[in-house]
Amino acid sequence: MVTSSDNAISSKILGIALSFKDNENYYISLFALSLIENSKCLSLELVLSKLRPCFENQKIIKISHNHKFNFIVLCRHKIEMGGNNFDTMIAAYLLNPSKEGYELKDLFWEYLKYFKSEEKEIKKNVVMGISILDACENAQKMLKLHDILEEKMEEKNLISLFREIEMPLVKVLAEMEINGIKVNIDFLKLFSRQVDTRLGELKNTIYNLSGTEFNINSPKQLSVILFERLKLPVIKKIKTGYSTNADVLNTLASQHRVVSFILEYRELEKLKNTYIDKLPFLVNSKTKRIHTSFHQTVTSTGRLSSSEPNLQNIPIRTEMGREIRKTFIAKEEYILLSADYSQIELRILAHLSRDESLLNAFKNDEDIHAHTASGIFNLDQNIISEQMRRMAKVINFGIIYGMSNYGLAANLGIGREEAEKYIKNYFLRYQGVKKYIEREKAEARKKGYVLTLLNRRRYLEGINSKDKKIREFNERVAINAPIQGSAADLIKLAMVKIDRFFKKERFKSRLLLQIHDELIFEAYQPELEKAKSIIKEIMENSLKLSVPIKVNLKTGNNWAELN
DNA sequence: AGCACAAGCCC
DNA sequence: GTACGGGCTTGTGCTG
Repeated sequence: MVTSSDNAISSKILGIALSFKDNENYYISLFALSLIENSKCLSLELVLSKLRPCFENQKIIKISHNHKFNFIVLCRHKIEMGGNNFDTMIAAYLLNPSKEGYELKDLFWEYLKYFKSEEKEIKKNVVMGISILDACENAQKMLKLHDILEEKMEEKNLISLFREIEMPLVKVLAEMEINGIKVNIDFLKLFSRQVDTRLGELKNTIYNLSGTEFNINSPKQLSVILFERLKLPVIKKIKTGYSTNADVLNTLASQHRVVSFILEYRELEKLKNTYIDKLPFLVNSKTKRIHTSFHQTVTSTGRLSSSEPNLQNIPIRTEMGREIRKTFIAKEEYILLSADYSQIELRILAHLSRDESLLNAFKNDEDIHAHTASGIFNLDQNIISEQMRRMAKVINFGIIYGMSNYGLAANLGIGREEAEKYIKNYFLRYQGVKKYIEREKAEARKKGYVLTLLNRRRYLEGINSKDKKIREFNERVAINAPIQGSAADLIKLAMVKIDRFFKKERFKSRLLLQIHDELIFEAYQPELEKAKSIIKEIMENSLKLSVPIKVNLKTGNNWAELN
């Protein structure tokens, strides 16, 4: 969301927009729908009302550097922005998604070669107020930038990804942010007190067992206690000394009673500071809901990210963590509905690699981890133990991430030779995957980039680096980016289509969250059955893969019930 | 105040 | 000598 506080942002904003006629096309450059506090000459309402016909006109191309922001502001003023939109930030992102940021002044520099000294002026003007002359100049730069970005996207076959997915998605994300999700604050407050009590107990226990008081939150002080005072063995060294992370503590747990209390303390501190005590402050007092921000130009793979708060990392792994999910609820007459892709990245791997064994496993709807286990342990699938299946699961994920035998050994707590053997067996079973990995790496070396199913690009500057560490990192990315990125393509496309369906049917049900391979809706009870079937249908069929795509649906009155 | 770092939450 | 892809937020401890 644009603002987490209740300050009426509208009163601080002036919109300045200029339109041009050019070869039968109308352009409107929304350059300064941003903060201009000092200006006294115009009111936002007046400007917007004059511009309403432009915003709504389908023929006019609306160019701006942050369309999501514009959608949100215009939504407050009950103005619908029609199609034919061009977001320069998103265009620049598609051209190279690995950049640190996409500030307009940097794009002016990169694509228009305006001198940096001029860019300072632009920034100053936006903050201090903007003259008509400056606005004209900036609007012209925007038009020029638009032309160049569009041309470059054409060269790289990015137009359909841009027009059919990323631009329509902007409005979907804006509406998700505006929707927000309802929370039960009383529940959190109660929970906070319980956690506090337990944390107090743990603190005392830890001090007693250590024989001294210290700041448990300080890894530095903790490592003095563990490795000097208690003389526990060092498991792992880090830049600044000895590691005290959860892996290390789990290894040390059998050696001293204090360790497991520290682990529990850490878990509760994390939950309390990051979620339990934080979420109440992020509830909007008008809507009584939490409005996250979704970012469309952050990740280098095409995924979304979420912040303030991040609603893509709400705990699920531990029992205590899952409690936090109970705080997210549906409003009256509605129910939460989740739709998650089953093993989507492995299915995409099957599709991209065309590996016969992997394809068949999915076509036959087999338990994929058990299937892999039967390959790496050379055993019949129906005698695979839970332990073997767990190990196979680590390998299945490891392959997607480009894991080495060293990493696998560390993760499974086994020897290098054993890990090596499993990997060898894996590629014996899945020979097509082996070839696929080599194909992607070769492609990256030759072209300097890799592609997803829908042509999303990821450049790999270091793929031919002399530095082994850099080169190998780039190779892992070359394997992972097409898989992770294609999954992102798929769910984004599904989101756009689902939104279109909801609009067409005038549904009251709303999309609230996206968590990479999962969508969470607030479904209007009378629409539930229809929503469920259409969501499943769209998600499973937006892209045609050579394996079936499977989506699981769940409903509940709170998020914890969606598991 | 701003930074790097370690840590830990998610897919 | 060797660390698995992609994110965000927290607290500590140092520097300015």
